[in-house]
Amino acid sequence: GGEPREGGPAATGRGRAAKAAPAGGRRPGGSAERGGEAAAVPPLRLRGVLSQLSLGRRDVSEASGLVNQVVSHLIQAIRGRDGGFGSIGRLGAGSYYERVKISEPNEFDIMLVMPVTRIQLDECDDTGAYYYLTFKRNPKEKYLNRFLDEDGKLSAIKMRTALKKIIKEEVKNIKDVEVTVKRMKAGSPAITLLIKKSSAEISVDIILALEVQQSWPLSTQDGLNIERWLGRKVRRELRNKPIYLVAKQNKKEKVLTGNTWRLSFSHIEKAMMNNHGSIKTCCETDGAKCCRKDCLKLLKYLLEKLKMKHAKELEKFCSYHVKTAFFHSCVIWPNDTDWQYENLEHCFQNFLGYFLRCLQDSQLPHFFIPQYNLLSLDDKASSNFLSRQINYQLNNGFPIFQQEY
DNA sequence: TTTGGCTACTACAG
DNA sequence: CTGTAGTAGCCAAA
Repeated sequence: GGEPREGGPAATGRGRAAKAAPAGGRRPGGSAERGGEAAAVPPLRLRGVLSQLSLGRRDVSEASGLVNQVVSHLIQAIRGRDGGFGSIGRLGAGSYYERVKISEPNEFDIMLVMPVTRIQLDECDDTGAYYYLTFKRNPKEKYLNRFLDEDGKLSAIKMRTALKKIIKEEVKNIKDVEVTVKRMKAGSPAITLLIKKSSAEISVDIILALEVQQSWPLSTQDGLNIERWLGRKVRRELRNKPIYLVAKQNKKEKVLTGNTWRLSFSHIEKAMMNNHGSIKTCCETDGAKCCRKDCLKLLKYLLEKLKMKHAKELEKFCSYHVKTAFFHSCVIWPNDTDWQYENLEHCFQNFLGYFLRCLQDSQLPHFFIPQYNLLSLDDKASSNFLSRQINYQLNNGFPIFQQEY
């Protein structure tokens, strides 16, 4: 386990120098500090990288305009039809809405939320994340009857298929925007839309989620260990929020019915991300600024870059691994003073160090479901590979941040 | 009851 | 600093 360490490289002034000047062959193979001169350089570098990762205003404006137009249209249409999705609502999720999206606003996650009352969750394996859903009595929501399978289980496949059918028909009716529906990836909870933009494409993941206002299942009991970071009260408040279930197939299902649902904590993740300080005023205009989100963005970027370079070897890794490690790090280093804006380098190194230990131990517990390990031992080779790549980058001043692909 | 519009607020880019 | 997007809470119209 990591101890919070104080201090760090002598804090220099703000990294005002903006655009990352490529670190032209500085201290090859050197360690973090070497003399007073070297200590002054890294802050400028990571701040420079970060400034390149921030989303441009014009891009955001254009992208959000298109996405909102398309999503509003779809929700109207879905509600209007008698397809069983009458009371659907919208919830922005994922990195764009958590304000940690990097590089371009080209990926959006939208949850379409269906309120449901009184549902029974039955674990379908030992992860504690996947469930079969049945109704204790006839659902109050009669229209859900059409999505029950022969065992009386609520069928994720039937619901997702029905929703996709509506969406496929309806995207044709959206004026002035070119939208296509991607072929569904097996087992993925998302229906992916592609919106043609002037230059590039925006992908919008539409995720059907059931919202159930009932206590969280047993597997989450020891998760969300945020007491030392956000406090007991906040934990209790968060656990009073509803649970969400997304239509996600469990590949390890014993009898393949395809009708499994997976817990989703997107709403809680978003709440924590947007209220991430141990002190309430963290990052507010009159409060102290921290570098938590910056560290998260940097590791996301590092993984993205490495995945571009080693697609095959790193296919098992996704940004959720990074996000999960991030939340654990927030618990390990719970104080805002552990993440001072001026100490970005040091904080990022600590964060990376924790992530490396996870890889080495093949141990990254789901933040809300501790028994669910996101780094299976079967993927030990991948973990070792990623661990070596990150170590190399760490020891060489992150050359990959400067490389183009 | 549900909905959508209005307002006030925050985060963030520039 | 200003301007924009997202969000929550409130209220009135459908």
